[in-house]
Amino acid sequence: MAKEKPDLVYGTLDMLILKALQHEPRHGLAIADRIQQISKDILHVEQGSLYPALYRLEAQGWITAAWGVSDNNRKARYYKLTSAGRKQLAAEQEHWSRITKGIDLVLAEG
Amino acid sequence: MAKEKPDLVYGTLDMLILKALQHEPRHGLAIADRIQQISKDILHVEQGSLYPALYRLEAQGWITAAWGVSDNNRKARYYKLTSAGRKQLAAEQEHWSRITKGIDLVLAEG
DNA sequence: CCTGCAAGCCTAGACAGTCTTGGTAAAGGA
DNA sequence: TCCTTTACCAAGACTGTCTAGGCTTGCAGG
Repeated sequence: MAKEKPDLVYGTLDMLILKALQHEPRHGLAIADRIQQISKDILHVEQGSLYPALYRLEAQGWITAAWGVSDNNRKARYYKLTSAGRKQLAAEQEHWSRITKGIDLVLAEG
Repeated sequence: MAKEKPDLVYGTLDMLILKALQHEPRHGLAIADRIQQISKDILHVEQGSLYPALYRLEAQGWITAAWGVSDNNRKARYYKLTSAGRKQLAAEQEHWSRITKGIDLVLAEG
């Protein structure tokens, strides 16, 4: 389980969270779990990164939060994508694909 | 020329610089210019990011520096990749492709 | 010759996002 | 009753980028 490098690319967490909420509302830890699972354990979201990100997104109006009860019968805060959040997600994906294209050009060495 | 988002992905600059030095030594501004050109103007490296990054890389032993004279007949500091730098570049590319694979998995939404 | 501009290097401080480390509360099983 | 797990939360350190400045020097224009 050696980890020499970060589990995340700085600046992508917001996008990943929005994406994880695309189909259905989830609570905090479930979002982190989902990102980890879908990425086949490549990505890992620390709680200390997760919650600040959620507040950020909520403050921007991209997600809304409501208390509910988790599958394990614990109280949990469920986050839901707003329509502004969907727009934001689209914009971030666009930006991501643009920048990675630039990086790949350099790495392919023209 | 609207720029709402960063010109760089946080944490990739070191890799890009190493890559730009892969074939031949270059001086600072030439490195930034090359990254910008090869990426077709998608990426842009600010000087305030560039020089700190160069010192970092030099301190790690991944590049070495020597004063020389540029094409424009100005004194300039030429940076050269060391063999440790080549290893580092390979490692960073490996890490980059791994993480982007993870992100792409999430974005493709499994 | 003098002036101005561009090339090239450099630094300090602000800032943003992540990570580390700590904590709380409550459900459920032993 | 106690322990573990789930779930949320906060403070501070840290790292890397950006903003905004500044310095020197070669060369072109007048």
